[in-house]
Amino acid sequence: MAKKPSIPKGTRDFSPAEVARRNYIIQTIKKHFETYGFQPIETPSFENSETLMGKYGDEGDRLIFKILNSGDFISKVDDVTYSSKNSASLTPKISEKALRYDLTVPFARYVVMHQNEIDFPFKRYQIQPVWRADRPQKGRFREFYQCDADVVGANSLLQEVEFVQLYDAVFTDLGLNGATIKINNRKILSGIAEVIGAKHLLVDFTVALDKLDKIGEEKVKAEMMEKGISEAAISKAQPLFEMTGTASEQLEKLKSILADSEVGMLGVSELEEIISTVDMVGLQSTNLQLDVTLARGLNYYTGAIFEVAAPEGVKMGSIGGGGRYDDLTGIFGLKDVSGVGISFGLDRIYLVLEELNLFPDSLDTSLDVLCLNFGKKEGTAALKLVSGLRKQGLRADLYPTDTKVQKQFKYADKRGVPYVILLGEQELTDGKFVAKNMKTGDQKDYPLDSLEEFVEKVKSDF
RNA sequence: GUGGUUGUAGCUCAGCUGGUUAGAGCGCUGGAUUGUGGUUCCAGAGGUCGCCGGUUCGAACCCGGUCUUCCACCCCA
Repeated sequence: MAKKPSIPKGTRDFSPAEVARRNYIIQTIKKHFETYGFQPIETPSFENSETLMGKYGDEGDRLIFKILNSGDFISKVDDVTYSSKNSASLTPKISEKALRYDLTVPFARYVVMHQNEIDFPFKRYQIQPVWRADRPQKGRFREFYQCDADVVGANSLLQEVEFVQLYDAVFTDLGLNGATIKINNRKILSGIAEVIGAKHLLVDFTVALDKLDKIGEEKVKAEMMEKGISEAAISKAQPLFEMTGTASEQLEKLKSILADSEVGMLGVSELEEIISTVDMVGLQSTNLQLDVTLARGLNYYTGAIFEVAAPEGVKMGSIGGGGRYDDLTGIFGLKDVSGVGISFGLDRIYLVLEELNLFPDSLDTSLDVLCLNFGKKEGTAALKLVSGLRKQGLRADLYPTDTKVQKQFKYADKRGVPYVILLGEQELTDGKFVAKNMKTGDQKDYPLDSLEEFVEKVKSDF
């Protein structure tokens, strides 16, 4: 007996109902990407290892899925490396390719390779799966989709404002009210690190600060000290732990802390401009919130950083994130191209919409009309009828065999078909068909030679 | 990568300190009902108790390993 089949940890199969719901989210996001002028591209699911390695920090490198070389790759490894049993030195010799870890780095690679064909500023969007060798949890998978939109070759802060609006447009359209778009600026974090004299420990400082609302002030300070940040430096940063009030009040506080830091003041003025412009254009259903503790791990951000939190009460990590990176293409040899972008976490948005019951009911309908089968002669006539309905744009199907009517009805019920058509011997001689509304139970006759009235009736129910 | 947690019918779960033939609800199949589903009634099918090994006269239950689930770290969508 064959062993029960299984799929790898952190991966999933999607049923027809799940795919319908995922497509609904994707279509919504895509629609808004396109109305904002973004163009789609796609890149390969795997890249050369050197394209990906070292771009996400040590922790990121660990989470990249490596692909073994083809052929007899082990025989080509020298004995010293092989017997050392050291993964770090052995891996590059047996693996030269890796699954993409996100869409931003492959995009940077794309921009550099195609720089002569691209018209800048270039606005691209990309909706594809990415893979991470992470340990799965709820809302955390080893294969998941990112929906990214980025602009390269434009320095204007209006881009940042547009991305906030784009987040707002998508979440409003999905009916997800009350999501919070958190914003910060990497320059402010650099400025703070500079002012407190911990410039070289910027990453450690920001990673610790990021946990403030999760583990509290004391533990954050303890972690900073553990990373080698002095007590004096931490006490200089004390005002950061007391950031309350409106965005403009917080910005005023930051100005006084960062007065001596050129980069810090630049960050403050950038944020000020973005926030006041967003204020002017207004948001529909999301809130923009300044959060100086927002850090985000990825090393390549240099300006604004975004993160989207699900509405209050939903326990879920961030459902989107992004920011500005001034030199991402620099690592591939193209200098002075500034980029800014955001990402939607499809799989997490799915879980949030499901938890809040926000998927439209219409997604459950995969077939508008099922025509029952009463035998050979009737079936042939029914097929003609079904073809006519399909030409009018209805999703219509004929039950393939003339089994018991009861059984055919049960099937229609389970598929959630709103209309069932009965076309038997009597109807055929009368030149009509009977349509039953499965929700109300009403039945009505329609002429076989003119389908418009019935088609209109079905379409009006959408 | 570290620590913990979970796994019994298609699904949700019972199953006593280890003791004959492992249960329920829902779902499924058939019938009541040869042109009417979603309600009702009757009958039936469906399990190597995640997998491998150990302890024991005897293991769903105890022990070890492994895979999986979820959780806390790490990190992140």
